[in-house]
Amino acid sequence: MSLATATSPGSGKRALTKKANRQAILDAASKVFARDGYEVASIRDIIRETSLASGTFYNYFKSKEEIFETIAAESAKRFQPRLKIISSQATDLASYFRAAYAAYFDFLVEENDVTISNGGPHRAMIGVRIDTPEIKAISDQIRSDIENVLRITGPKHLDAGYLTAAAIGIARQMGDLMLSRRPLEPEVAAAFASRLMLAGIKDFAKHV
Amino acid sequence: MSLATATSPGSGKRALTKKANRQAILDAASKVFARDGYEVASIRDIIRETSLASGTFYNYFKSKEEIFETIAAESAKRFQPRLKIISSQATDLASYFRAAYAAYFDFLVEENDVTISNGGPHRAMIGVRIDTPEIKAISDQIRSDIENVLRITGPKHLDAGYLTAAAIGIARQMGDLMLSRRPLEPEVAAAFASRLMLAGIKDFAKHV
DNA sequence: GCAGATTGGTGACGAGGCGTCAACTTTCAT
DNA sequence: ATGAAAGTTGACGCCTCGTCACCAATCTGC
Repeated sequence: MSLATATSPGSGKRALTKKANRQAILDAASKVFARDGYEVASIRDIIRETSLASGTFYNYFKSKEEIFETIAAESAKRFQPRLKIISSQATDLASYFRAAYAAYFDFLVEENDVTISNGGPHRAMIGVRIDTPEIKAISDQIRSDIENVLRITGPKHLDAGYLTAAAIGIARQMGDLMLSRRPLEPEVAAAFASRLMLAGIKDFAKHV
Repeated sequence: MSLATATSPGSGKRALTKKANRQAILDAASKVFARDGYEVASIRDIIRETSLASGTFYNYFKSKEEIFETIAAESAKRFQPRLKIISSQATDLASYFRAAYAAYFDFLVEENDVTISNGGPHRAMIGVRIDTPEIKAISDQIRSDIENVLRITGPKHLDAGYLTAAAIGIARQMGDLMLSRRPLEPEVAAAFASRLMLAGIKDFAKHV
């Protein structure tokens, strides 16, 4: 072939197994994290679930932390488009919060067994809190959504940072609780959370 | 001495060094956790900061997790009495939430450098979330406070579990944000958080 | 105060994880 | 077909883990 070969980066056998190996490691990691918990799991545990050698892990990920973040980031990436749609369709605060919370709690239920469910048999007490770029991006988008929608509907001098923090804090903590209850009722949680936020914002609108 | 010796459990030299050793290990752990972050810190790192041998650690704590929880529990124990006072003095929701949030955010500011500030030089991305008995106790007390005060002032069929989760979620997330801002303004955050919660509850009171 | 009992500190040990790297195998390009 | 490049392998040295036999300091009863 002449220069600028037609082969896209992924057609050759080389690139193919590379992709497969990476995915195998990611799958193994998800499995092990879910089974043993993040704390307990070791890189060796992960690589043992594949047919690869220990050294190979380090060709793809720097550390246990990095592979965890990658998994979290991919999860966040799956959520982001839903939020985008909601933010583009929402016209006012009420519709935005209602839809966003519903989307998030539904997402939690969906990913519940796939995502890291802390506390397998070894039930680590110390949980995980991630701050990947993607999760930051989601947080940022929510803030910008809130700012945008406040600019139109809401009161002027409302601290969007705190409001975003509150919205996310509610989502996190209520999400945990929602998942621990049977039956799973993401809609109920979403109704509760959005109502709480909306009432608060309306109140802020009233007197400065 | 006759039976039932007058020596309280702490007078003898034996018990004295025991107490000192335990405290030395706790102090070293606080220091190392703050310096290196919980993830990176090892039991050896901790014990190396004392004049004790590695085996001695295990006479006092089972694991890194346990000593961390002990530290967290002691911190929670320092907070609990403040909350108790607030809950005994508060007559309605407004005064309770306002005071409770203020107490919590003040507490955060106070303990900020003492408590584990995640992310030293090695800035671990994965944070810590603790569930010691004491922290559970605080959470439970808040729930019971909310239930009590709802029984008097608030709407009947409001989900106290979700409301507590929301209150705590707001406190956690806003607390992080508050600490990252300069100047530190715990009162501003407390005003914001309590107003948000109160408005929400009032709204729930209106229509079922 | 002495002797025996007890408590608790010590540090070496085996097991196992960590990240690295030289040797090797497989694919790619010509 | 052949040399270059990429990627895999597993053994290696270092480290931490939790344990345990040993020992020294303290306590107890006389």
